[in-house]
Order: sequence, then C-alpha cells, then structure tokens
Amino acid sequence: MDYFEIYHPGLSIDCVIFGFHEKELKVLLLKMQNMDKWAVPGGFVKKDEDVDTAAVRVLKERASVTDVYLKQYHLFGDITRNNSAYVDKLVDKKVITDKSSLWFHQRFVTLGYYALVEFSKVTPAPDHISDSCEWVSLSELPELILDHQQIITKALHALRKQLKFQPIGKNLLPEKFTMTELRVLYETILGEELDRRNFQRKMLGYGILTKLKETRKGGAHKAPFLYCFNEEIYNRSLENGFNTVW
Amino acid sequence: MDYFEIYHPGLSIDCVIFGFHEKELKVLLLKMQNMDKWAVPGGFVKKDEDVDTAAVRVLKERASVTDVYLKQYHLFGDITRNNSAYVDKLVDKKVITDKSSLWFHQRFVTLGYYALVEFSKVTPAPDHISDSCEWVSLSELPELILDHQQIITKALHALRKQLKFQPIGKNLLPEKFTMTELRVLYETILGEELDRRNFQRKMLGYGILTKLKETRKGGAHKAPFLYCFNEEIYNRSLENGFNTVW
DNA sequence: TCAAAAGTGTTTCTTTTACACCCATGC
DNA sequence: GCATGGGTGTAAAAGAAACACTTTTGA
Repeated sequence: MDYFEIYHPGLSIDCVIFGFHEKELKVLLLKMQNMDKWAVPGGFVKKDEDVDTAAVRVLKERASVTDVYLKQYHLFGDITRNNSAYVDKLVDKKVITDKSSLWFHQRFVTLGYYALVEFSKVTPAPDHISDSCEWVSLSELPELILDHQQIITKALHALRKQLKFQPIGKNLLPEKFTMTELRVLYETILGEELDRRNFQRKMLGYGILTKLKETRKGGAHKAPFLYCFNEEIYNRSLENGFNTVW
Repeated sequence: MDYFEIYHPGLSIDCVIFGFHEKELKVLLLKMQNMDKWAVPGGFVKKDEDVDTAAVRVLKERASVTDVYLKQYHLFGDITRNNSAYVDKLVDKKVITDKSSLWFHQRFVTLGYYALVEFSKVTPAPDHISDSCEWVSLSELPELILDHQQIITKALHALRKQLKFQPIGKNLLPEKFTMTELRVLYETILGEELDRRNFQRKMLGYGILTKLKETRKGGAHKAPFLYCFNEEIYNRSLENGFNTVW
C-alpha cells in the first residue's frame, strides 16, 4: 500500500470513543501489536475525502463502530507531538513495514474527534494492526502512545463543555432508559452528584424526553419508568443549545 | 521560494480578526491582488512550527497584528472547499508564480483561528500579495474567496458561544473603557439588546472589572466612569468559565 | 434650560436548591 | 416485613428581569 498515493499528507485523525457502562465512562482503546502501549483508534484522511467522512470511516475500520454521534473538537498541531523514535520502534516491532516508515516519519498534525456510542452495541474487536481492543475506564487508563493521554483529556473537557448547554444521552444510552440511568450518565461526565428530583424536573422541562408507559422490570425494588428521547426536540436542542447550565 | 521545502503540506491557516469600532463588529480583510475578491488573512504552517505559533506568525506577517487573543475554533476539511480553477486564476493574475502553482494546487485543509484585537491598535496595511487591507463590517462583507464566508460565519458562532460563559473584552476594547462600551460590545456580538442596569450588576458581580477613579470626559452629557479588567480574575475566568449564561 | 446619557435601588418573577414522605418490589 | 430505590411536591433562597427617578453635562 502506498500511503503517499492514497492519503492526505501529514494529517491524521484520532477518535476518542466514549461509552457508558456500569456507572462508568469508558473509552475504547486499541493495544498496539507487540507493544505494551495503547492508543485511541486513529487513521488518515484520503485525498478525496472530507475529514468528517474520514472520521466515520476510521471508526468503522479500526473499531467496527458505526452510527454514532461524532464531533470534531481540536487539532493537535504542536511540533513536540511527533516522535521519530516511536516510529522506529513500530518498524522494529513489525507493526508497520520498513517501506512505509517514510510515511510514518512525517510530521503529523492530528484532528481529534470524540464519539458517543451505546456501550452494548459495540463488540470490541482488534483490527489487523492491534493486539486487542477494549473498553477502559477513564480512571484506569493504561500507558498510551504519543500524546494520546492529552487527546483523551481534552476530549473529556470538550464533552463536559458540550454537556453544559446541550443535551447528551442519545448514542450513549440505549433507546429506552430510566431517569436514573440518564442522571448517572450526567453525574459521571460531570464528576459530581446531582439531586435526583431536581434533575428530573429540569430534564423534563427541556421537553426532550418522552415518558413511556413501560417500566423497567426485573430489577429489585420498585420498577422505574422508561423514557426515550424526542428526536425532533433533541436534535433542535443540539443545534440551538439550552439557555441554562448544568 | 520552495513551499514544499518550508511548509507542512496540505495544511493552511486562516485567521478571522475581529475588531470593534463605532458599535460595530468588524473583520480585517485583505483584497487579493488584481482581483475583486477578498480574503481572511491566511498562511501556512512551517515544518518545524506549532500550529498555534504559525497562527501568530500569519497574523503578524499578513496583517501586522501582534499581541492578540487567538483561538483555534475549527478545521475546515471538506473536499469541496478546494478549487483548482481559483488557483489557475491566481496564476493568471500573477498573484502566485507558475512555478509555485503546484503547491497551491494541492488539496488543503485549513485551520480556522479567530483573533480579538483592539481596533485602534491596528493600522491596516496590505502585504506584498494584497491590494489592500481593510476593516469591514460583518453586515457588509464583500465577495470572498473560496469558503471564507463560511469561515467567518463559523468564527462568529464560536465567538458567541465563548461569550456565553467566558469573559470577553480584553483585546477588543482599549485598556480603559466605560461600562456602556463593554455592554455595547456584548450587544453587538450577541445581536441583542441588554438591560443597562442588569448588565452592570451582573458584570460587576463577576469581579473581573476594576472601577477607576477617572471618568471619560469630553463627550457630551454626564462623564461615565472608566473601568479596566482585573487581569488575574479575568484570566482565571477565561480558564474556568462562568457558571451563568448571558 | 433641556436633551441625552449615567448613576443607582427596588419589586416581581423565575429558577434553583434543599428537603421528606409514601409506594412498590425482591429478598 | 424491611431494605432499597422510585415517585412526587413544597418551601426557601438565589438569581434574573423589569422598571423609574435623580444627576451631570454640553449645547
């Protein structure tokens, strides 16, 4: 494969994939072949491809993830983020061929996207250049390559900022969910506890939720009602934002 | 000049420079040599240069603007934004040499920055590839090259978003200013009127202002007090944001 | 002396916060 | 039957919005 033929030079994409499971916010990471370091799924932009389209493709190719909320949040373009020694190591470990090392030795700027996905819909599967693919709690991040730690941190900050004045939940939660599940998601992202009753009132006030007749049975204790998002109002709120802050 | 030697391939930078004058928000535009189209000051990133540093340099080289607030807000990476016919025209008009046209015929993604500058501190001066350099009201934008209209529009949206939960004013206003001047700036960016008294109370509540003993004399009517920003609290608010919304 | 902008305070309304009781369910 | 989480409402506090009168100044 001739990278120089196919891809836009010096530009990569990295996608921080957020999922929510067991009251924890997780990111989907790939373990580099023959190495003890992990990485956010990334890739390159084809010469005739929109960067947004490239991000969607990267998500699919490298993490088998489709149909997600995806948002560009920052271009990482410091000169320090490149590391020739790291590429030499990749060649050494046969992660990349010697022939293609010229491509990887370029200076890259990388465009950061974050993706919100429904945890249960993703079956982590390593691609051909990864040893494994796993959900990892934000509180237990392993050693990461290059500046991927920073890329994740900044994605989390961007996500928090978005949460402050836009709805979040679609794509992170299953189609039907309880008010508590939604609240715990908010608490997890914000890193603080929220009053159960006040949360419910405020959230319902936005009108983005539809209360269903069903309840979530099977759990211990009283069966809570299920909700789903009102797509139309949800999307409108995504565009316009709220006028209040969490 | 060999662009390929010096610059990072396929990556450009465009800076939307906002200034505030006579109750209007303005942008600094360059008129392309021998053409009737205008452009936002832009440039390229050197191979050994941080993108943020490149933005500062571009601002200085192309618009003689220094010491400003500068913020990366979006990477424009759609495939449609490139236009070979446009480059041919530039060669035809001798804005760029035939020799360098290969560089300009690349597909570029461009990184958008917006800058906030003090209007009176800028003396618009065209650089060597521009006919003129002028402040233009946002409401009277001339015909712009490529997707520069979109680049400006998105910069304004990003600025409005920032205004909602961060202080704005430093760099856009002179060191000393009246409360009315600050309010009119806010009104201009937001595109709506704000109550004079409520604005003052809320703004003072943030603690980012220092009331001076001086007043602005010379104008008709009662002389208003002057204020300046409390740098320390201002910068802290820039970092942390407010918890309220305008 | 008057028009126009500036300074200042109060009342009302809305939003946010804090908090308590009853209900349903599985163990 | 009891521990646990779920449903619901209200009172107090804080914040936002609406609003009016007096002061200063140049013309």
